Amino acid sequence: MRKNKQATIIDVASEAGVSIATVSNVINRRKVPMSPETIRKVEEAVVRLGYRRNVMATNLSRRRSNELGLILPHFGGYYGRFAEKLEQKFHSYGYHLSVFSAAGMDPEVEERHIEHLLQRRVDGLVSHGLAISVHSTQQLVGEGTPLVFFNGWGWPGDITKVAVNLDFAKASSQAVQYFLAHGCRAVFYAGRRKGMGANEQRIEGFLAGLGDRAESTVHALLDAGELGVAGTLDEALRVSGDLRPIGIYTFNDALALELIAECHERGIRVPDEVQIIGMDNEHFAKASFPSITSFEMPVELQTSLVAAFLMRQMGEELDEAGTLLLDSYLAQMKGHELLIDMDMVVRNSTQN
Amino acid sequence: MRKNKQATIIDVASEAGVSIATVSNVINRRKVPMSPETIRKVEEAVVRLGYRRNVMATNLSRRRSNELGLILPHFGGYYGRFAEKLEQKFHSYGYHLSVFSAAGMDPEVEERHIEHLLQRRVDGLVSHGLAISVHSTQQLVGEGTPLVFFNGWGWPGDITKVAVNLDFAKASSQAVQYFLAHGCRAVFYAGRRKGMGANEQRIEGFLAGLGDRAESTVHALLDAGELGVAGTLDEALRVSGDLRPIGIYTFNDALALELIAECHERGIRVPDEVQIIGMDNEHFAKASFPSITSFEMPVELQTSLVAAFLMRQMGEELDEAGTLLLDSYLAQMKGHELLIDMDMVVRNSTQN
DNA sequence: CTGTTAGCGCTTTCAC
DNA sequence: GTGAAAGCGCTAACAG
Repeated sequence: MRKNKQATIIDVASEAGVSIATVSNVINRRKVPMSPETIRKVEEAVVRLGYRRNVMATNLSRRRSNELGLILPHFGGYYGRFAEKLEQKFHSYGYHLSVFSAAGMDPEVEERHIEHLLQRRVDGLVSHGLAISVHSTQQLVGEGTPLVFFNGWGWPGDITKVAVNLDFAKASSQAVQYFLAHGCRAVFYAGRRKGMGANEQRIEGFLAGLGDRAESTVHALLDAGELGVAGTLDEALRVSGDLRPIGIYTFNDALALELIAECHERGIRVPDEVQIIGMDNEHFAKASFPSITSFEMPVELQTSLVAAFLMRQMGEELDEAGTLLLDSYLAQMKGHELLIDMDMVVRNSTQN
Repeated sequence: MRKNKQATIIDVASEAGVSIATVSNVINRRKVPMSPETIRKVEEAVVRLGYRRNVMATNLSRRRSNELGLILPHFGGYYGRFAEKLEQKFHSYGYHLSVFSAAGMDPEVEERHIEHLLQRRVDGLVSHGLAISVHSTQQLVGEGTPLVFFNGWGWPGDITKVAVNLDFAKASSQAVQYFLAHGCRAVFYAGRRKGMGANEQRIEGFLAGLGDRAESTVHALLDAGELGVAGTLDEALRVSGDLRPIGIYTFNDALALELIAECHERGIRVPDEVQIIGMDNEHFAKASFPSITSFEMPVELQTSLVAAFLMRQMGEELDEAGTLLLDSYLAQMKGHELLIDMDMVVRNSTQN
């Protein structure tokens, strides 16, 4: 072992009195037959020298990076949890995960990340449906990089194999129906246009939830981004006249919290006059006053599915749990989109 | 270019009609003189072939991974933002960042991550002060891996070069003094023992903030982890008798929010009867009702400092901004700990 | 200015 | 069972 440097496989080989090929064999627990004696000698040498295999050399030699990439809109809230879970899943499949933030969808930043990932020769990629451009996607797919989206809608099937999406539409339907079933005489959706795909899904579901009561029920779609929180509440109150209570379904818990604060400010009682349902089930949803009825993000399930799909696309052997999971969900795919149900968590911002 | 494979430097060389050394030279913009003609030929070949340098080979050859590691308690809130910013900073220095979550300080998980980072031959590491064990730290330092902590207190100087810490103690002092200056007749700190180092800093500052009024002012340290939110409020109310208003300084905004909800529940007015100051300035602090007075986390500054310190420790040339930053802060280090001031954001959970 | 060549540390045939 | 040797793709002296 050269001074002051990490021991290499060569050092281990000479220390153990065997060839480097043999060392490699025992380290990788290859299926080739080896005498227990040799194994012992090598393992001892490894410990004695504090040998640690060099991942760069291994990967270069194997011609695969054993690395996967994840591109997120940012690292906050749900996305952070998503990254954390996914990292764990991939690790259990033997892969390293590199996470990037698209930094507010800046196309230049995104471009840079893709290039970087390609240079690292990532074996696969998962991206939020809105975090990368069509151009980048085509490039990736063209290079043959396995890719799975999560929360991506409207990707043409020819460039996308699979998107694992939360079923915001269904959740939204459920929210409306909950309002209707609990006395709301007017219902609203307070969205954020910048939510884009996710926003559209919610609108679609909101409308679907009204169903044949759409005609007879006062309702409206509000853009909180444009109107502001106060403006959104104003508008909902104006449109509903003296119909009470009203139900407001919001893009996410953050907006729900702001609306509730606005109600407090004006002395409007929640949920007596205004009922509110949020989305994301953030930590504060439970702790605010009143606590916020919301939808839980099934991060565990979603990351499991994302991982399983990517592994399959990469031709990796799935463990039993993964196979079962995949099989059970493969059935309910709509085209290349897979939808995951979300559970509503009823709290005190709605009547119950 | 071999079929179906990424072009290599050899392909580019033959395409451009030069040697691979020359290609390497122009790609790396080395300082060796090269004819413009050669450069052009190579660059054209690169484009034509869609050549992309293989990071694994580059790093193996250079004997450095160009990769840095970050170990966090988890990916939520402040930590997520921290990771995102730090990634950007390091990227601008030409380094890749791999982020890991210690997953609730599980020593086994931590061990695994360290081992993994070492196998990847990371050029340096930054870790939250509580996310890695003394043992791991010694190991890393022993191997000669540059290491900088953030929010780490009480690390012996011989194994730690530098810790870039938020000055929770000073902020806590400030919180108490604010309470005292705004009519509070009893003050409390509601902490979380599991916050450990960060918790101790707050306690220290809280006490210091009382100063010579400690004797004459009713105060107490409460452990919300043990008492629960309701219990914490009970205790504060009990201890303060009919002194009003009281001030409660909380470990973080999440706890502040819970306390506020508890007050609402009981019809206790905030801030008239109970004033509250949180910590972290989470998004919801602004949106809750009443909005929460809190301390802003200077993530931008902290990550800049962390990056600058690590770069210096790695013998990397700092840019001008980095040098200036370092110089200005080097002066105010206490031993190997550097303290960053935090700004209080006054909102409606306190009198003003 | 450009090319030759010896590695970087490990994997993987293919003989022995 | 074990080892010799040919790479993996690139960098960095060192010649020329």
